[in-house]
This record gives sequence, structure tokens and C-alpha cells, in this order.
Amino acid sequence: MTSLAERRKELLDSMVRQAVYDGAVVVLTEYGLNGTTMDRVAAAAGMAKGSLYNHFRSKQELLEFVHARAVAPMHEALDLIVKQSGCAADKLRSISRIWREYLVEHHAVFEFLINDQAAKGLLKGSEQTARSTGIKQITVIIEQGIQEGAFRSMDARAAAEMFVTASIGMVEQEFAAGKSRPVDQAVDALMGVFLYGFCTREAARQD
Amino acid sequence: MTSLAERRKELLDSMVRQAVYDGAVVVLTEYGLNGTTMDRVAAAAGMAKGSLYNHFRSKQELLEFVHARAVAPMHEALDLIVKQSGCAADKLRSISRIWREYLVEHHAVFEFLINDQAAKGLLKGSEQTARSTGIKQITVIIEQGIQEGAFRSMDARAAAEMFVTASIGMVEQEFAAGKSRPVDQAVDALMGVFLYGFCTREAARQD
Amino acid sequence: MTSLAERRKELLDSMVRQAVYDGAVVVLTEYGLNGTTMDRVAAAAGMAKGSLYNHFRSKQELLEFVHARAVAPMHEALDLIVKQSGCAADKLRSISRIWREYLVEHHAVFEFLINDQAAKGLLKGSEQTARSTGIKQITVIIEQGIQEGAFRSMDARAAAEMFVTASIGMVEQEFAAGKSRPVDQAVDALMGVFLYGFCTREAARQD
Amino acid sequence: MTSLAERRKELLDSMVRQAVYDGAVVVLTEYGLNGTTMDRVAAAAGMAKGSLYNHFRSKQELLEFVHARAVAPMHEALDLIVKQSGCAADKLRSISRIWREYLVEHHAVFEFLINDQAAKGLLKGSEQTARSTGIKQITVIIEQGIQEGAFRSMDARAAAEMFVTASIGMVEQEFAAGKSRPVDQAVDALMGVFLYGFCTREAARQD
DNA sequence: AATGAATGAGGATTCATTCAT
DNA sequence: GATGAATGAATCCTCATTCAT
Repeated sequence: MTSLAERRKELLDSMVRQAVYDGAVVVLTEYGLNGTTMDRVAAAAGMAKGSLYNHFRSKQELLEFVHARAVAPMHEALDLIVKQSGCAADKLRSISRIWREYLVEHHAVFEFLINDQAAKGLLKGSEQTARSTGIKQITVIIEQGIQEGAFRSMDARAAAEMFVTASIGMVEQEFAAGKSRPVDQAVDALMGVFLYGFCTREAARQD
Repeated sequence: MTSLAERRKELLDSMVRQAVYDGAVVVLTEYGLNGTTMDRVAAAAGMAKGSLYNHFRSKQELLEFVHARAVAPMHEALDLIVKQSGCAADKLRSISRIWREYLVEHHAVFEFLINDQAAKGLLKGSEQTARSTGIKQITVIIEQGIQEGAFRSMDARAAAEMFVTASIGMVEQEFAAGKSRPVDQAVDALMGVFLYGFCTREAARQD
Repeated sequence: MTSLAERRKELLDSMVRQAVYDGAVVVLTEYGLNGTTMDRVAAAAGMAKGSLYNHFRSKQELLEFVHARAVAPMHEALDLIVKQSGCAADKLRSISRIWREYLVEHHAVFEFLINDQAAKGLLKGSEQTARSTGIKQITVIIEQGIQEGAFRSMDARAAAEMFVTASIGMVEQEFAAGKSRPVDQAVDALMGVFLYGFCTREAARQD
Repeated sequence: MTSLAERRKELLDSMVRQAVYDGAVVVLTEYGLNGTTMDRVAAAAGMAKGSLYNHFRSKQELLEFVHARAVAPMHEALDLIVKQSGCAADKLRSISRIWREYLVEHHAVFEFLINDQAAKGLLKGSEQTARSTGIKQITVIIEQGIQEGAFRSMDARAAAEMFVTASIGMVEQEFAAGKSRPVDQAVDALMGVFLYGFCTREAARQD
């Protein structure tokens, strides 16, 4: 039985957590991971520094929360696509498009999100890492493609690693260079390489 | 005329710099980029903290030196391969092999090396960044392949970004997972994907 | 509406600032301006080093605060006297007496107070400097004396500079020598020189 | 018996000391007393830092040497004038002119010279201090003036303190304000005040 | 539960002095 | 005597965490 008071408490708590998330994103954007202090997060979230510790045990926990919330949409989208019907190639195309759109839109949290392991000890265990989870699901899709006969027989896990890290790497490079490709162009380039490789059809035929 | 004293001074200086490099690598390995303090580097290099400042103007400069020295071998190998004769595909294979071997061997500096951009402001200008330089050279190789008629016509720059980030990404994932593939297997997987893509020849033919 | 909490906060803050002022004065006295470190000030003020930074953004700001608080009484006294009715000579006499009393009483802060410009960059703009402000007001009094016909026509600004720096200089010398004149004697000597100069009446008459 | 070697040694040493003086003046000018490090002095003097310690036991001693050499010309000029024949008033006028010219010309070392006591412990004992020596000699001149019947009977020591500190104070204020009076104008203003005071002859006569 | 001042362990950097060559 | 790298104490400042109100 959830009492009224309990529900109100939960509601308030979730509002605070959202404010913290928003504030943290602003601070991460403006000051980078190293410049993200509890002071600044508290100020950006419109609350007192001490209050943060009423909702998170430590800075580490707070950052883990921010990370999780930032990554969640990408995982949800991935989950949805994996479960949908459709051929493997189409799924990969959808995923690369959705990821890119999300990354570009939220490139605020981007660096923090991407450079997962930079903050050592932030996330322990590679398997729980966002990227790892994504790779696993991509692996499933690639295996699906192989079983359907559309994809060559290959090391699906390795292929998934390439697909994921290349997808992210492209965006990363674009931001580092200060200019980003149109989504369509980027997705076409990615799918072109991963579906057909560098070699011409003739070259491939000859092999 | 290089006096004896001058040569000795240079030799001593280069020994100190090597000690600093070695120490920094140890510290980076053990404590991560954020935990790499001047104190720890000095201790690991077997010298007093103040002495570091006789050889480097600032922490920033010291880290730039470490970065440069760590990355240099990869760039030299790349330079060599680019200038060699041979088909584009072979060059890519050589490069991916050499990189992997180096990354695996020096996985100590790995995180720092890879997460280039994590240390914001460490290296300014994406174009001067190690990864960027590598991507440019890979772009040249891919363009060579296109001109030779071996590779499809495509966005060579984008393809290079994928190749480089996927190469690194794979190693990264392996280390995150705590186990690494044999070199041959990894290179074969990489080249298989990038040369021929996911699709079967039949599928490719039909397109 | 000033809430109770707000008033208490202000009160506490003002207590801290007073403690910092007192501590800083002790340290300045004992160790001189160069020896006045944040550590020592914190210790003398009975608080942790970091706490200083909750009340002052930097050492510079802290010292500016100390300076301002130390100088304030002299300026207030000066203001009062300038506005009072009375002849210029009497005003100068009052001022020289008040300054001397204050300087002697607080000879703790003395060196720091006097050697304004020693701490380069501490106070920017000579016009805002304590001494400058004092000189300006003395200039006004001298000009008043000239207009009243009591003082000779002369460069009032230059005369004010002499009056102020000589007033301070005398005290300074006394402290350097380790013995101070009685207030009456000092004021008489000062006023004797500045009102009538070195020359005898006869000599003056002959000019 | 001074051997050749000894004389050569002395000559070399005096050359080094002059170089150190010149270098120190440059550094003091550019960086202020606090910014005057042994490194910078050595560089400006064209020698190695360690060599400074072959000629001066410590930084303190080096600065004392610089101070002494900077102040010497003023004392020599003062000595000369004191011993010359002439009335007291003329002597004071000469001194104030010479001091001003010297101070303006070398305002480089000025701050350091003037703010004697800022660097606490630099010069111990007020009697040895440059200003004190000057004051003593001025006292003698004023006493001469009194004995000659030209000056009123007064506290000569106090008057000398005022004369000296006001002389220096004026220059100081001019530099703080960034503009200096022509020598003649400054000397006239100074002598006007100190010889005849602020009051008109009439006022003086009535007393 | 909210607040924000207090805390104190670090962290980067400077610099007078020493000493081996 | 000259050199300049090595030293390490000292200095300013930051920031995660605690705690009294």
C-alpha cells in the first residue's frame, strides 16, 4: 500500500533527480568532466550543495545516475528495434540513424557519455558499461543476419564492436573537427562500408 | 662544435626525459589520467617534484611530451607503410596489424593515448591530434585504392574514420573485457568486414 | 523582510570577517606583508584554511578587505573634520592629531597600511589608494585656507602631499627608531613647520 | 703586499658585482621586489644562478648590496653639500634638487629604495637605514640654520624627518599618479612650504 | 529534508639554496 | 670559480564531504 505521503515523497524525489540531471548536463557541457564539481551541479540544479547528498551518496553515485539517464534512451531505442521484425540490414540502418540523431542532439553529455572509461572507477565491469550492452545487442542482430543468409559467416561479436565503435567514432571525429555531416550522408557512408566493404563488386566476385 | 659538456648535458637530459616518460606511464596505468599528479610522476620517475619543472614548463607540457612519445612509433610505422609500394588493401592490413601489436604491447598508456580528447585542452586543434593525423593518412590509402579501381567510389574520409576508430575500438573493448584476441584473428576479422562488408557475395551481386 | 535566518547569517558572517581581520592584523604584525600567508591567517583567525575562501575569493580580496577596514576610521575622521566649520589651520591640526593617535594605537597594521604601494597590484589606480584620497581632502582644506586669506597662495596639491607624507613619515621614523613622541609634541612640531616654516619672522619679513 | 693575482681577482669580482647590480636593477624594475628571483637576477646579469652564491652568501645579502649601491650617490651628494659653505636654506634647496633629480632618473630602483622597510628584515636597525642617515644630516643643517639665526628655534630632528619624508613622498605620489612635476616647480613648492609655511606673512607677523 | 559554512587533504607551481661536475 | 640541475619546503587555491541549524 502506497500512502499518499509516500507517493508525494517519490514525486518530489523524482523532480529533484530530474533537476540534478539537467543541472549536471549543463555543467558537464560547460566545464567538462573535470570541471564538474558538486558546487556547480548544485547551483545549476537550483539547490544547496548539501542537498545533493540527501539524494546521492557521493559524487560517484550522482555521476552514475547522470550517465545512466543519459544513455537510457539509446538503449530503449535499441531494444525496440531488436525486437521489431525486419531484416538485419534495415535494423542496423535504423540503429545507426537513431544513435547519430541522439548523439548529435545531446552532444552536451556526449563527451562524458563516450569517454566512459576516462573517469576510471566510475563504472566497474565492462559488461555493465553502456557500450558493452549496445555491442551485445548489435551482435544479436548480426547473428540474425547470418542465420537469414544475408550476412556472411563471421565473428559477429567482433563485427558488432567495429560497428558500434565506428558509429560513435565518426560522430566523435566530427565534433572534434567542429562540423558534422548531415544524418543521411553519415548513415549512407556507414552502411555502405559495413554492408559491402571497401572492395568493388568485381573484386569481391573474384575472391 | 659540440663540446663534450654539451653532449653530456643532452645525454643526461634525455635520460631524465626517459625516466619521466617511464614514470608517467606507470602512474597513468595505475591511477588513470585524473590520478596522474606531479607528485606521483616525480616519485615514479625517482626524482623530486621540483625537478620535473626543470624539464617541463608545466604538467600540460609534460603530458604532451608523454603523449607524443607514446604515439610516435605508431605514426612512424604509418608513414613508412604509406610510402611503401603495394596495394591499398595490403597496406591497410599491415597497418591494422602494427597498430594492434603496439596497442596491445603498450596497453599501459593505452587509455591516455586513446582518450586523447578526454583531457580537454591537452591538445588543441583536432587536426593536430594523433588520431586525426592517422585518419588523414588512412584517407590517402583509401583514395589510392579507389583510383586503382580496387575500392568502390566512396567518402574516403568517412571510411578512414571508421577504419581507425573501429581498429582502436576493438582493442579497447578487448581490454575492457579483460581478454584480447590473437592478432591474426583480430586482423582477419577487421579486414573481412572492411574489405567485403557484412553482406554475402550473392547479396552484393544483386544490388 | 529580513528573515531571522538571514540576519543570523549576516551576523555570523560579520563575526567571521572580524576574526579574519584580527587574525590578519596579528600575522601582518608578526610576519610582515610577505610573510602573511593564508595558512597563517587561517590559524590566527582560528579557522581552517579552506574556510577563508568561503568568505574571500582570493588572498588579494582578503587583503583588500583588511586594508579597507584598517583605513576606514582615518577616512571617516577626515570626512567629519572636512565638513566641520572652523579655520583651515585648526582643521589641519585636528587631522594631524587624530591620524597620529590612530597610527600609534594601531601600529600593528601600520606597515601594511602605510606601504600601500609596496604590495604591487594590491590596489590598482593610485587615485583609489588610501593616501591619495587623504591627500585630496587635505588639498581642499588648504585651498579653503588660501581663499580665507590665512594661507599663502601656493600649489595646494603639492602642499597637501607634503603634509600627508610628512605626517605619516614622522610616525614611521619614530617606530623605526623604537620610540615615539608624545602626541602634543609631535603635533606642535608638525604644525609649527607647516604653518610657519623654518624661517624666523624677521627673515620672512625681509623677503 | 697585493699580488697581481689578488688585484686581478678583485677586479673580476668588482666587475661581477657591477653586472649583478645592473641585472638586479633591471629585474627590480620589471618585476618588482617580489618578482625578483635569483634566477632572474642571474639571467639578467648574464651568469649562472649558482655563481651568485660565490659572490653573495644569500639573496638577502645580494639585495643589501644592491640597496647600498643604489643609495650611495644620494649619500655622497649629501655629504658634499653638508660640508660646503653656504647658508642652511641654500643647502636644503640643493639637497632637495639633487635628491629629486636622482630619484626621478633612477625611479627604476625607486620603489625598492623607498620602501625600505617593506622587505622586513632586509635592513636591521633603523639607524643604519638609508633614510635615517639622511635625516641625521638634514638635522645638522637645520641646527646650523637655527644657530645662524636664520631658522626659528624648533625640534630640528622632527623638522628633518618631515623634510626628508615629504621630499620622498612627493616623488612617490607623482609616480603613483603617473606624472611628475618639473624639478624647478617641485623644489620651489617644497622650499616654499618648508621655509615659510602655509601662513601669510601678515598672519605670521600677528602671531 | 534543506541549507551552506567548515573542514582539511591534496594539487600545481615557485624558488632559495646546495652540490656534483 | 663557474655552472645549472636537483631539491623540497612553502604557497595559493580547490573540492568532496560533513554537520549544526
